Amino acid sequence: MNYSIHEVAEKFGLSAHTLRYYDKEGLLPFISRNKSGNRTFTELDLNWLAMICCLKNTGMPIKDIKQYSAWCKQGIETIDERKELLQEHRKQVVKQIEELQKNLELIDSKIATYENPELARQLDEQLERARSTV
Amino acid sequence: MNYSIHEVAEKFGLSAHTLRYYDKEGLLPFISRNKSGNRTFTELDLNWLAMICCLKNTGMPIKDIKQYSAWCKQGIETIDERKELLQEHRKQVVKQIEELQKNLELIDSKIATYENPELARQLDEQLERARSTV
DNA sequence: ACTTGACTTAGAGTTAACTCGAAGTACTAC
DNA sequence: GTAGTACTTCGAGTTAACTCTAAGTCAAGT
Repeated sequence: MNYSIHEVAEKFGLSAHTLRYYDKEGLLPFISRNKSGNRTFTELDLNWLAMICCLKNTGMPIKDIKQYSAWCKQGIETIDERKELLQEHRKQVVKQIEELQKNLELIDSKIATYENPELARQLDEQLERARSTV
Repeated sequence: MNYSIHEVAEKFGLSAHTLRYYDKEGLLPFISRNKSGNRTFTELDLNWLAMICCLKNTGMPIKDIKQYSAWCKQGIETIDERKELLQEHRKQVVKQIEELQKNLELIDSKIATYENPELARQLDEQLERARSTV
């Protein structure tokens, strides 16, 4: 069972434009074409694309994903490079999660002040006072 | 104790260019100037900037942060709007964290295959075979 | 045969968020 | 008073990641 570019776009919440862009940028080096020259995606290609989207959604730049794709295409002699790239990226993702959690706390504390109208009013006044005394 | 734009930039890991850009975009509506016309940041301004950076680093677009800033400047009559904006944004942040954690699992499983050379070799071969049979 | 619709390419245009450069002003040290 | 440094504004330039347009191909349906 193969999929057209629009079916895949639908499945992944991307546009066909974006998929062609990824292909052009070298992120989809495995995608085959049918006799008309149209891209056809296999189940295996969907797995591949899922990995690409995972990297993209965790903030890896297109050019790094391209490097990763190139290494995969090259074969088993690049497994060390791929492993190192993913391990480095993993650290970045863990850091992102930690920072988001820290920022979430700040957002929550701000919402808490808004839940307490008296407190919020005081904070606003404090800002106001700070302004007028500079 | 007041701070110059470069001191603040240093503190926050931003450039003075970026801070001026934020000011121009309306993200720093409270910043005062000294008699020379230079921006001076108070401790209170640093708290404000920390909140702005928090929103920015959790993916809120500049234009939304600008709206939030405008509401803060307007005063206590906009507390409901601010609260709603932050609550909505909070949901987005929680979603981001969840997605990152899900993606982290996929990255970890991929790294795991690379830790196991035999498995990695098989996966590479599988891709290869898929290619040659289309 | 001809229309329709889905695909193709190359390349131009868009958007957000900076990032920089030029020209000017103001305080500071000699 | 003038050289140097740190700031100012305005507006142009950059970058990443799309997003779209135009012109064309191909296969199916009537």
